[in-house]
Amino acid sequence: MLSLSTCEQKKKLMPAKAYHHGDLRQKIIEESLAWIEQENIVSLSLRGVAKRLGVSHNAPYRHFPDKESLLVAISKIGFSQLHDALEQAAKSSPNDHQQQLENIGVASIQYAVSHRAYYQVMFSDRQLICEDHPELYRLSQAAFNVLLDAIKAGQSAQVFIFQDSLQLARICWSMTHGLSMLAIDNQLAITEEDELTELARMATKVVSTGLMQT
Amino acid sequence: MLSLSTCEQKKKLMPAKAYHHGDLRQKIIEESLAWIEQENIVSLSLRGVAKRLGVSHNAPYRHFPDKESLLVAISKIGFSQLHDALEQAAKSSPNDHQQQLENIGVASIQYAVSHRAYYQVMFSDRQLICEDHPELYRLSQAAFNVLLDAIKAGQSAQVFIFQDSLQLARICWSMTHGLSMLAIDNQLAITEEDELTELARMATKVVSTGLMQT
DNA sequence: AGTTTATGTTGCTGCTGTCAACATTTTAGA
DNA sequence: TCTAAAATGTTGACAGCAGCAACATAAACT
Repeated sequence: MLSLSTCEQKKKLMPAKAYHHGDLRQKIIEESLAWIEQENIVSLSLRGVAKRLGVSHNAPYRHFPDKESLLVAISKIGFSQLHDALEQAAKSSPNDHQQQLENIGVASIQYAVSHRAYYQVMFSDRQLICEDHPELYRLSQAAFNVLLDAIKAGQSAQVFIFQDSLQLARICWSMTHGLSMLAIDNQLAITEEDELTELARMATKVVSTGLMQT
Repeated sequence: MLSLSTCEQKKKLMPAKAYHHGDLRQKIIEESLAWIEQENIVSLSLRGVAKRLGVSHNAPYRHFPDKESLLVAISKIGFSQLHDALEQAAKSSPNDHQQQLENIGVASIQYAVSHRAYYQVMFSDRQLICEDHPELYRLSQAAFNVLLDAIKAGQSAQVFIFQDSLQLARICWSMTHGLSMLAIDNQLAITEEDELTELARMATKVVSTGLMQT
């Protein structure tokens, strides 16, 4: 990409740009994600990323107060991306609530497997989504709310059953999340992307069918 | 309740009894699980466990060649327990396939939340279930097969839809796994155990309904 | 210009997993 | 029973890690 115009472009608009390195903060995020894809999230270390980027072992601390902050930053991006993907899916089939719900589910799973590193950070053993990180929590809620709204709309249209919409959304969220995690962890013995997409379609259809009014 | 020590009976007699300490191997497992419940799985360290048990920092290495082996041992116990819990649930309602499937799902979720530390190890970021640990893989498959068999039986009785039973089992497994993980990670904002059980019941009913023949 | 701020580096501490060498206790074979 | 072997535990070491402090330099601001 063209990163030559960093100095001119900066001025007073984007203070996120790095002065010495070429936007080190962004590079750290990218390299961390690459590390997770090539190795795994457990072995990710700030020092290793710094070494890969050719900077000193403490350079990352000028951009993230600690390792958790880096992971939170990645998670924020991830949930923002996931939110956009779900919003996009929610726009489809505006007249078919069941199809719309299935599209949201498939989109969620597809985001997870095509952004494995992001998703692994977002739902890592370090439980980042908690009161310690209110903005991250808000972003994850925003993504979840796309699903919740779709269910409420389907209920208003008398398509879905009239149980607590929040609980129903949690059920849908659970299925897509579980399927995503198992797929990422290679516990589904599925090799081809198409096969997984087919499973995602089948899975969302099963759940959406279970939500339909009789 | 469950046979914990039979897992590693590889030698002639009963080497489970410790000579110097009082069965240090078992104590290490217990203390690790206690650590995970009190702190978290990320901060778990062999040295910390050794210190808690009042032994030297290298004593655990006489029982586990490395940290991963300890986690694998815990996972094996966990999947064995999960298998037993699912078998127990599968015995219920032998004439009602839908109810049986729901009972298996609820049992799975209940195992997860009542054995959080085990479940977190079993499905930790370290992807232990792989070709590196064939016995663990076999045990996880055995638990999964309880669910798979219940679905096949329901299909034979013409209760469930006639799609690939393996895929349907994966869908059920995904939902319970996702719900379990979200519950353990406190992402469901559910305080009381009863409330979670009610959600588990609702969730399994939604999925089982989606599997019913029309 | 000169000062402040942003960024990067070096060096250190404490913790961790793991190896090697050694010590002690228990078991097993003569 | 006695002794060699095995099982178990300890001490010390090393490298990698997160994070802190002090210092260095480049950019920005006045």
